[in-house]
Amino acid sequence: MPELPEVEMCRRFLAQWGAGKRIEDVIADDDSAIRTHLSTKPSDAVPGGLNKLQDALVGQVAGEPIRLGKRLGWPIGTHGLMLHLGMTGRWRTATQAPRWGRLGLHFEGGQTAWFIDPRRFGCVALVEGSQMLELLGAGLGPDALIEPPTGGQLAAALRGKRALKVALLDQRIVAGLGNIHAVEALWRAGIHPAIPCNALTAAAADALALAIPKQLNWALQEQGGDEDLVYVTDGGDNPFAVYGKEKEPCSKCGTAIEKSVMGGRSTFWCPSCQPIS
DNA sequence: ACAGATGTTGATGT
DNA sequence: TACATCAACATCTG
Repeated sequence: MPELPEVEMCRRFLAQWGAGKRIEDVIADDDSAIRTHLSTKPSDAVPGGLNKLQDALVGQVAGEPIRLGKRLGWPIGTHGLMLHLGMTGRWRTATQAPRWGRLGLHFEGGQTAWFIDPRRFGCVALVEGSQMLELLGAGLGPDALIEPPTGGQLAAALRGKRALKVALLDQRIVAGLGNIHAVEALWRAGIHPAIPCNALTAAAADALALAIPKQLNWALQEQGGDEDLVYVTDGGDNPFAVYGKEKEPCSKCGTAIEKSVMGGRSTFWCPSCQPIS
């Protein structure tokens, strides 16, 4: 379920469960989640990946995981374990292998952290520790929370005439935004999602630069240290301003929220708060 | 029952 | 260049 806030929460949990602890066992029924690099493709699975992971990690002490955008890198001994949650991935502790548990890291003291990923879009990849940071950042723009770009930097990166909202999903521009928070940040900034990047004014770029970390910090607070993630689907409660609110009144002005598909993803906006020009 | 949509992201094709 | 589409997969909703 991850955009940046969920990945950051995941990082904190992994640190809590594993940092400073020795790995006693690595468990997987099916090691197809273990890939040569962070890749959504099952064909990038490492042959005999489980054995390689065991050889590299068992007996080693885990460090503090690092997050860049939606990626995590976990230094363990002389290695690094890179993690991506894909679309439905999460990490939880469990004593037994949970349903869709793809990989378990058993730490000294009895705790096992499990990578649970029903749709298998997520993965892990073992790399040399000395290479981990570089690989983690490869192809990513500045992290939306760690080094939030200024309006000027955003405007410089947002070239061409593609729709602004589509560009915000491009991790090379800014790393960490996904569909929901891109849509919500645009609402906060009062900018229509469909405007071409090159139509973004300096003032709007400044507003967007402020709205992005504001949105992500809000989401992080909503997660509130609980393991449960804030999302629309279960329970029926929708904590967002426009996402999933087609035809509902805007919380600021009461105008009906509109929806269309942009870049293949559902996009929502308030036509009054987010005028096209 | 079935079609369509769901938090990601890369590879293709027009 | 920039688009849409598909491909990985499991589940839920209308």
